[in-house]
Amino acid sequence: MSNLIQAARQQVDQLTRAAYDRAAAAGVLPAGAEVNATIEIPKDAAHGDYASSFAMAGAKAMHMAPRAIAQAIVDHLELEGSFFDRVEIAGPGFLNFTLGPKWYGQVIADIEAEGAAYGASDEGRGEKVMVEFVSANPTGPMHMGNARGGVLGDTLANVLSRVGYDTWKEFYVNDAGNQIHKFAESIHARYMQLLLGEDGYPFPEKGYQGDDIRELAQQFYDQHGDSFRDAPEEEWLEAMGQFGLTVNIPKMESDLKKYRIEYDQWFYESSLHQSGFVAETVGLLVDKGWTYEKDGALWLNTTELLKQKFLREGKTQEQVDKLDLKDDVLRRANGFYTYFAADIAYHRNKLEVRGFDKAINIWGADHHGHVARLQAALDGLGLDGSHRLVIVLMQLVNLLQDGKPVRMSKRSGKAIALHDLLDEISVDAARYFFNSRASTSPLDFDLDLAVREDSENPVYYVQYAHARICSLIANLAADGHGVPAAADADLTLLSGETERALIKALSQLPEELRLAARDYDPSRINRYLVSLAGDFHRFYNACRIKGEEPALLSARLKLADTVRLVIANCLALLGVSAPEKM
RNA sequence: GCGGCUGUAGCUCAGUUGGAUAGAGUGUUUGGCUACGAACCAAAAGGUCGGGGGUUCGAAUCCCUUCAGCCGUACCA
Repeated sequence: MSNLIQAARQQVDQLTRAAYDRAAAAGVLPAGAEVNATIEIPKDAAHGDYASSFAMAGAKAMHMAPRAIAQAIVDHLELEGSFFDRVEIAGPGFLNFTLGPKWYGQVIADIEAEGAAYGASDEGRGEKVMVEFVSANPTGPMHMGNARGGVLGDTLANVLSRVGYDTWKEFYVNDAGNQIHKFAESIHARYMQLLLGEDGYPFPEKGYQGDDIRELAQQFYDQHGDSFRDAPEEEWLEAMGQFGLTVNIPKMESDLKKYRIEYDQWFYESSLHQSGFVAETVGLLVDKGWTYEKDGALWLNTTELLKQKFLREGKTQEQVDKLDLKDDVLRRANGFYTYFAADIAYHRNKLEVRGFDKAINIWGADHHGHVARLQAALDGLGLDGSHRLVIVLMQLVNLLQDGKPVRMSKRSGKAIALHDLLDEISVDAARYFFNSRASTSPLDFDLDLAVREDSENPVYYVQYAHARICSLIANLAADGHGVPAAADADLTLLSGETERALIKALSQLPEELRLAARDYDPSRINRYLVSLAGDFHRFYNACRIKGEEPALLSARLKLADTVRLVIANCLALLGVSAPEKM
């Protein structure tokens, strides 16, 4: 599990400190100064590969000019045996370190040794985390927001696994509550309209308008004929709701599978109600004194829970008092538990019953008002929801048509369904596209554009690099040149500008994965891939391989093959294919 | 009101721990295949980092303030 970016960074720190100690011992610099130097990777390659701010940071403590300190450090540096070739003083006093061939060769050897696992680390220390994502209502087809959330959750889970978390993927099926009631009513109305004509039966005002409801009604009719024409309400509610779910849930499963998403578990909300777990959880909150009754309903004192949470998190009393906080109903006057109550129970199940260290949820940003409340409720249960429940808020997908916004609404039936999307563009293109922006940025999606500009999707730029390398390897193999082992190639020959830039890009992967996991931002991998592919294309253009001297040919071929491996590795994390031909 | 997200090149977006001359793609202009894949590469042009103040050696980045856009603020989920 190598991370040569970090290793080199640490070496800069050690070399600098050792040099300071020697300079202090020689009386050139004042001894005992506490220096908190930062070590940067300069944007401009002319500034070396690593830059230490040691001299600037130490100026105050040592009462010396930064450049004089820098000179003393350089005079006492011992680079022998290190990754570095040379050090220069620049600008206000930066110490610019330049990497030597030893480091570049090591990068390629390390990647060869780690193979498909390259980029792995023990950052997660085996912590057990659940990523819950999509969890779309089973009352209708999945839309573009689910398409985005799907890739985000799936890819994030892949990344977390790679950096050492014990990861679990879950879909929460909202098969209970009000919307199922509405769902059944909508199917029923369409069913009655089949029997009595469009005008013969009223459609509920807040019913689901989509054509999929008509199809469900038709299928129900095909199975049951008109036998439900005069059935009592409770009977058709149950029958039609169940019917709709048994059709829709497997459909979601197969749509997601086609989108290359498979879950460890589909967890049913109804199971929490049936087992009495929701009631039990609400009971715990009652016992802990967090609830009260008003107007026949049972309320959670969310206001107080939130205030305590915010004060713990460092907000001042004044700031907290200014907030417009409200309590939540847990059990309605009609005796039914709210979605909020079920959600608290579900997350208690994750954290307490199933023992996940962390629950990570991908939510649409329109649910952000719910985040702190759920965390606070779990705090109230003693489950430390403020830290153990992580909500990744995903900004919504703006649906455009000819560059103009289209309102997305499930009830109006105007949303584009995920399965329709996949009829139009490849899974590769869709998965790459929906992972191309950080979750905090809204994403514009224009289907006309997505279809038309298929070949302009950056995913092809990346896949092209991969295919190009595969083709190159096949071509050279036909000439009798196999890809050598790192130990059998003279990698010091890879000293050109584009070669070194490419190797540095390769070395960056473990760091990218670490940051993607830390920030819950897998879209970093997309950007990394485009940048890596760009470095490869530049190298390929600048350096010939076929026809070069055998030693150079071998070294460059090894480099190209290493790039192939890393690209395939990253595309796998994204769930995108790595084609050998295009 | 209160709260969340966003604001960087014509457009779409990066920008790690506060670092040096703010980057990439796309679009525009101009070059590069008798070549290992031109779905590629090179070059030019393009900026008040929404505005104002503060912190410091140094701010797109941190703090305060202000403006604009989207979203939330249910006995819905």
